[in-house]
Amino acid sequence: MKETKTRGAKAGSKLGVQKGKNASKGAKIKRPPSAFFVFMEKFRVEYKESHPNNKSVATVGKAGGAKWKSMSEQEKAPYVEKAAKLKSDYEKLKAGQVEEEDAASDKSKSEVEEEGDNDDDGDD
DNA sequence: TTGAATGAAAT
DNA sequence: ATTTCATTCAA
Repeated sequence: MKETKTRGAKAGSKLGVQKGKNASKGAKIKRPPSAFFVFMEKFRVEYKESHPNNKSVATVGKAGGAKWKSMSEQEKAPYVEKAAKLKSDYEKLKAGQVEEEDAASDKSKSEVEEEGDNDDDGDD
């Protein structure tokens, strides 16, 4: 079952790209990037240089994924190692990220966790 | 199954 | 201004 698509519903991302309300925290805790992402960071730049005409993430995403599979473990090794370190670091950061008090904004309403396979979210 | 980076294009 | 497009991997 490949849920790689992740797009049966709006599940892909909640997309919170507006603004960080609290600048103080700044560094919010994110999931550790996988080896693929570590590799991709470099790949994206290289790809852009090789293909300045290309446009979006989808293209380099595919190209990156294709290349990733093309790489041998030894080639992936440094990325995997880096990912492992990032993961380790993440756990450390996460340990300090325990405080999550809504200082200013209080979400009084408890968000009901809509989960899983609802193709259609009736949020109305 | 979600979310992580990404950045232009589409809505 | 928000969502989409796609990739893989870890939680």
